[in-house]
Amino acid sequence: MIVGMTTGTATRPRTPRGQGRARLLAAAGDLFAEQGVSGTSLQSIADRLGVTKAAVYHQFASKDEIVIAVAEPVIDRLRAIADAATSGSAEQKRAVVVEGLVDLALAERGTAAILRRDPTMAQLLDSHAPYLEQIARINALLLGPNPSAEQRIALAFAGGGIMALGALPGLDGPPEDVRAGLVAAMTRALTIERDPS
Amino acid sequence: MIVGMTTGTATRPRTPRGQGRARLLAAAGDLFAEQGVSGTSLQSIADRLGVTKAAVYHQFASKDEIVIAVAEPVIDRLRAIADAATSGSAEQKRAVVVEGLVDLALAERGTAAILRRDPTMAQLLDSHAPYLEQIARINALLLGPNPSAEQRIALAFAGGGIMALGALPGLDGPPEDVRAGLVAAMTRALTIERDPS
DNA sequence: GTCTATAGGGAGATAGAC
DNA sequence: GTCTATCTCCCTATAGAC
Repeated sequence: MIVGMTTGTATRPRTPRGQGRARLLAAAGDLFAEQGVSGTSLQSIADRLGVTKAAVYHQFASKDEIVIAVAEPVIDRLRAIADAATSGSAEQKRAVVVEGLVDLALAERGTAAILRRDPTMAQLLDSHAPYLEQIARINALLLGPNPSAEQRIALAFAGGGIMALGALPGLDGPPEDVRAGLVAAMTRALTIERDPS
Repeated sequence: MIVGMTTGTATRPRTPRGQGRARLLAAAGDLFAEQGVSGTSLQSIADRLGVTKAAVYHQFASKDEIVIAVAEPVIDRLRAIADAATSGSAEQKRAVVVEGLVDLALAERGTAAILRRDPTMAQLLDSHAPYLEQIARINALLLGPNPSAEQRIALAFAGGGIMALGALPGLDGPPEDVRAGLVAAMTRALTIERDPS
């Protein structure tokens, strides 16, 4: 789909196989999660990799570029989640999305949480169309057709909760149980019972 | 290059009884919420107040002191919430806490969210006994006696959700409806139905 | 209480050698 | 791809005048 290797690579500052790039992004993501984006200097990223700042600037033109690149895999997963919810009833689609978001939050706890928690990241993503697009798709799937105000409020609550899994108590135990518990909690939060009138 | 209005009006004539301090903390809290703690310089706080950095240092010895001072009113409210849940059944206590947290999140949306979202703030509070104490009380009240693993997981989800109310859709509308919707959503998330065996 | 001035260091970013 | 060296700017914090 999105491959740009057809043209010549004479002076392109990209790592062949992109291994140095991946290593850098992993280190940056960890540091962003620990100290926030603003609290993380390029020097500290370079230190963790055992190189100098100039080596970092060889792969990324600016700090903002690193921040966006860290967010990209998460955005890709959001897109995959929305893509997976194409068939079935509104309830079935919602179940697929809820499970996908829980898996995402658990797989990249820390890194995934940055997207919603970090102010710098949030400001950058606010003008990053690919992110906004996937969030809109996810929200639409979770809300279903003709959402009520109450449903929108429940979404605001649940959307924050799933990504804010930090150093909170109770996330130990068998991964399957944790996953099932989170899916159940988020589903409950989003499920508004009809008033039997 | 000093830029600004030197009109010398009566807008800020004198500061009786720590009013300057309160003004400073309000400005700092707003900026922390917008840009994060690390992303906010003492210069920008001073700019918003129309004074110089030195004037800020006259009231607080360090930036960390400001950060803690911004958190203190929120910690006080957490303490008040726990204090208010002293009588009644476990369910009644939990209802009081849920409503208190929703009111807190709505009253200081932005500022209250910093406590859970900002990495710098989190690191400072991690060794701030008063904060840890109130969080422990709140968690105990929400979990009730003999909490199951499932309940702990639901708490991790709900605790993050209530404080992470950011620029999400659906938080417009009558304040009473928003409050009721959030209370209902958080209560649902925390309510695990007994297995009818 | 507020100011000017400055110390001392770290930030992001660039140039050019190897 | 990585380095050394350097630029410029901003940061926290302090000293001392008014």
